[in-house]
Amino acid sequence: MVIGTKAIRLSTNFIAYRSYCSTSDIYTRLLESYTQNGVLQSGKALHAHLIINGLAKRTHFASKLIALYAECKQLSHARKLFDKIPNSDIRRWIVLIGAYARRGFYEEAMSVFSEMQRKGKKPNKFVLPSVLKACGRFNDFRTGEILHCVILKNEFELDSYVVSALIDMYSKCGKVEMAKRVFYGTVDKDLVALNALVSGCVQQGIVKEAVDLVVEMKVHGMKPNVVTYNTLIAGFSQTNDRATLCDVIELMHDDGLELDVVSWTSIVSGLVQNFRNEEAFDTFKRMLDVGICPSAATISSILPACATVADLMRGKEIHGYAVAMGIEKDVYVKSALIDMYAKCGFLSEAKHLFYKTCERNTVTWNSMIFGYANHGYCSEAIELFNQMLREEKTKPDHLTFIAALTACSHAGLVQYRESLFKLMQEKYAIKPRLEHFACMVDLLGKAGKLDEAYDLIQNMSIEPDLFVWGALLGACSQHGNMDLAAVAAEKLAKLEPESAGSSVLLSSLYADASKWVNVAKVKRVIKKKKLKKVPGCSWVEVA
DNA sequence: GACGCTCTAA
Repeated sequence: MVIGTKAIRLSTNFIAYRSYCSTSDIYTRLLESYTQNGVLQSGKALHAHLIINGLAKRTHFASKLIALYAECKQLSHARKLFDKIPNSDIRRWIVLIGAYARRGFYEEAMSVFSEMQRKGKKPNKFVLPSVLKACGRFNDFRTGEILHCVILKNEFELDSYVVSALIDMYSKCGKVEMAKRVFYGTVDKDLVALNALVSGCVQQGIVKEAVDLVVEMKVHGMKPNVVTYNTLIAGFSQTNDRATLCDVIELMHDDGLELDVVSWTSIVSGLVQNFRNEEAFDTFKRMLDVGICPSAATISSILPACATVADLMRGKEIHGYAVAMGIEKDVYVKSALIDMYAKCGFLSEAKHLFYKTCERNTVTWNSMIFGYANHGYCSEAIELFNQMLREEKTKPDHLTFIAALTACSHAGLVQYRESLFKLMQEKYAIKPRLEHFACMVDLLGKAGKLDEAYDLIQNMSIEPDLFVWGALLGACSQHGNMDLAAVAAEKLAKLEPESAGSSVLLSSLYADASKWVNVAKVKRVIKKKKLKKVPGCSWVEVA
C-alpha cells in the first residue's frame, strides 16, 4: 500500500518533471512569476535572453512580456512591444487593454479598444469587462449602451464577468434602474453582480434601498460577503447614519462575518469626513485593539483628522504607525503626511517629505502647493505649480487649480486669474466648479475689483451658490461697497437653507480664510444632511 | 498561450 502510493507519487513527479523540463515552459513560468510579483529587473533580463535566442517574437512569449511590463507599471514599454508584433491577434489586444484598465489608464484602454475594432477585431467576452470598467469611470454611458447591444447580440450576457461589469458600468454612470433591470434579468445571480448593484445604490445616495436589496437577496438564498457589507458600511459611515450602520454590522455578524480592515477604514473615514475627530481616533485605537493592521488607506483616512485640529503630536504618532507598518512610502500616505505636517504648521517637515520622494501623484503635488499657499508662500506655490505642469508626469486636477488660485488670491496676483482659468479649461479640459468661481470672486474681490467679480458671477456657466455670493459679500464689506453687498446678501438669504445654519456659518468662515477645500467638504456634509432623515444617535459599540 | 467584476485613501 505504502509502496503503491510512493510509486504513484514518483510517476506523477516524473511527469511533472518532464513537463517542467520543457524550456518553453520554464520561461513561461518564470515570466508569470515575475509578473505576479512585479519583479521588473529579472523580467527584463529574461526578455533580453529571449531576444538573444530569437524567442521574444514568439506570439506566446510576446503576450506574457506585454503582461509583465504592464504589471510593472511600464505601460509605454508594453505598448512598444505590442506595436513591434505585426498582425497582433485578439489575445494581445486583450492583455494590453486589460492592463490599461487595471492600472487606471481608462483613456488609453478606450482608445486601444477603438483601434482594435478599426483593425477588424471583434470584441469578445474577455475584453468587454475592461472596456465597460473604463466607460463606468468616465461616465461614458453612450458607449456603455452600445456595448450592452454587443453583449445581447453575441449572447455574452451568459458570462458572469460580463454581466457584473455591465451592472457596474450602469451603476457608475448613475443609471441604477438599468443596473437593476440587468440584475433582475439574470437567471444565475452572481454575488459580484449584486455587489456592483449595491455599490450603485450607495453611490446614488439610496442607501436604505441597498440594504433592502441585500436582505431580499438573502431571502433568495444568496450569501453576501464582506465586500457587500463594506459597501453598505461605507454608505452609512459617510451619511453619518450610525443607527443603520449598527444594523448593517449586526446583519454582517448574522452571516458569521467580522469587520475587516476595509470595514474599519470606512468607519474611520466616515467619522473624519463628518468632523468627528475624537470618535475617529477612538475607532482607530479600537481597531488596533482587536488586532486589525491598518492599511495605507486607513493611515491616509485618519491623518486628515490630525490636520484639521492641527494635532501635531497625534500626527507624528500616526506617522510612526505608518513607518512600523512599512507603508510610509505609499504615495497616498506620503501625500496625507505632507498635508498633515503643512496644516500643523510644520512646513519644513512637509517640504522635506515632498522633495525626498520621487513618486509623486496629483495628490502629492496638491498637498505641497496647498501647503505653500496656506502659509503665505505664494510665489513658492506658483513656482511648484508651474514645475508640475512643466514636468508633465502628473496631470493637474480641479484641486490643483484651486490651490494655484488660492495662492494668487493670497498674493493679490489678479493678472494670472484669466490665464489660469483658460489653461484649466482649454489644455486640461477641467470644467470650472463652484469652488473655482468662489476662488475667483474672492481673488477679484480682495483686489477691490468688485464690479468685475459681480460680472463674473453673472456670466457663470453654472448657478452660483452661497459660497460664491458669500465671497462677494465678504469682499464688499471689506471695501465698503454697500450696494453690491445688499445684492449679495439678498441672494444669500434666498439660498441659505435653515437646517444647515451652523455648517453654513462654518463654511463662510473657511471661505473668509480662502480655504476652498474645506468649503467643499462642508458643502458635502450639508448635502448629506439633506439626505439624512433619521437623526443621529450616540455611538454604539461595533466590535 | 488570454481575460475580466464588487469595498477603504486628499
